[in-house]
Amino acid sequence: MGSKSQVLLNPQALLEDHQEVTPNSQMGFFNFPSNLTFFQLPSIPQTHSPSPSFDPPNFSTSNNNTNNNNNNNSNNLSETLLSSSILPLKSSISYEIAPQHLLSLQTSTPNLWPWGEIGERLLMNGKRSNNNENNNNQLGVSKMKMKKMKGRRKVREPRFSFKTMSDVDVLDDGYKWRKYGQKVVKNTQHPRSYYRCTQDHCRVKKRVERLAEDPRMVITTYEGRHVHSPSHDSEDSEAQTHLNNFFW
DNA sequence: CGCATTTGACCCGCGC
DNA sequence: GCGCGGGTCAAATGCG
Repeated sequence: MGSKSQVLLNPQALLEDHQEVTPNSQMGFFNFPSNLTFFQLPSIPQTHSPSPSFDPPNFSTSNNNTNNNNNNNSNNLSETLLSSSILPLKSSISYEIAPQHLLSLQTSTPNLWPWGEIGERLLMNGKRSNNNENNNNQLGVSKMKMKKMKGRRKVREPRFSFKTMSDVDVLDDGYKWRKYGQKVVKNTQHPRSYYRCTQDHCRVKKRVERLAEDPRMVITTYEGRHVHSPSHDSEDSEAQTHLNNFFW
């Protein structure tokens, strides 16, 4: 633990062009304590934007392999687009993170998706085939899927992702996760792991993968909002409740 | 023994 | 229509 510091930022800035942020630099609302790298995000037509809500993680990055090669590869990073349903963002988030670990971050607001888990490709292509009502075609759907679909539509939870430099894949964010899948994605030698929050009725998911260009980097993507507080047994509980006061 | 992880199968949308 | 790629399921396996 040790060197945590609070990051206060307005995700709207994430929609702007790639920008390098140096330690302690300030830009409007922002006050970054560390090197952050933001990315040009794909513009996606917005059809539905409820109020954003998601839980930024509260990291106590366990291993402190914080070698000093923090920013010597920020050029490569700038070319990487992380997955996220990028939409206009209005709110600020604040959370606590070990600054030497956070290298980039993206956020998104929630939007409506058919339950069928439209892939990232839609998002990445900026195409939104949003025939909102007719995705309940239950033809040829297995029992498995039927159970999931149940005629309702899924609200695509807000997501955000960020990169950290770490040799552990799963950062300790205070929540308990159960792995439910692993997949080797194209053009990467490292598998992507899928985790779900173990808490009942909490449907937050998280994806962890290593950056192809730099395996030292871990890309973590959160989706959804926890309906409970972290199950951390640590002394962080006070800080966490205080940090849960976000500005939405 | 109970729970977590692994891993191949399956589903679904997209592009060709 | 088919193959591909990503996400999820669930039986099998591992582990404390």
